[in-house]
Amino acid sequence: MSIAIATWNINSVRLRLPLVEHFLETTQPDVLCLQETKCPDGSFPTGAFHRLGYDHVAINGQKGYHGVAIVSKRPFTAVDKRDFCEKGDARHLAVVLDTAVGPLQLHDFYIPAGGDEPDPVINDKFAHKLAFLAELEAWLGTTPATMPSVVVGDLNIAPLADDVWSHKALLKVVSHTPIETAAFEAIRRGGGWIDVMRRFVPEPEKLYTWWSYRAADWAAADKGRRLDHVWASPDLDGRLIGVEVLRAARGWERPSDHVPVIARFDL
DNA sequence: ATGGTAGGAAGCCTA
Repeated sequence: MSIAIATWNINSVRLRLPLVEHFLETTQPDVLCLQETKCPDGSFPTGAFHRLGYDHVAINGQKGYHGVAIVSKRPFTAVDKRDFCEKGDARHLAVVLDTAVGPLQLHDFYIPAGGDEPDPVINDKFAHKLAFLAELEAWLGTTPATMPSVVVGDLNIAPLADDVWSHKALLKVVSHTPIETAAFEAIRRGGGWIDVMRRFVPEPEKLYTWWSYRAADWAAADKGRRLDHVWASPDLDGRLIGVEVLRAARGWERPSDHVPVIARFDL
């Protein structure tokens, strides 16, 4: 028995609902975790997901900004939302899924992007990003998870040199600064989390999930970053089947600037 | 070295 878990920053779930439907029809993941739904809970297109067989829908949305959602063919037994930094931002959602080997905790994150200036003294958004990471470290980065767990989402950090098109050019660019990448790896290692994407696509192969809208030809320039991630708790080490990055989705009509990542587990 | 695009909301913010 295998379970496929997908993550996708959709940049407005209502505007891109046809793309989401196409993705679900063609890829058929068991679970899809969305970020940047930009949709209040009352306006979330729950019915469209039900019609595609995703009967179980958990949402943590807000008006205009951020927003995360988890849609699933399999039932949840618990839903949790954590208000990081007590700002009222909709940036986290967790569910517990039933699997063949028992409950699996699944976290969906949308970590703050952090603005343009990588200095927390003059840039409140970067200070917020660092505070979010500190809170995340205290929560998920100190001891291994108490049940088999998966963390996915737009973590807005490209931690490794080959997670960006140019390590040197991006060292002072928010998402790849040493303070962010060090915090990211400290959290991951502290919790014993496996970087599932890099298990299957090790460095030095380049691996991206995001390409800026501000490029005349995103594919030709290929100046991508790996901002979207899949982590697994150490007890899932023997149950990792594979990972797919759906690069083609960046070329779809009116695309998100992020593409779906699908991870498969023997569960 | 700069500025480029996109979405939502409502006449700017975030990314």
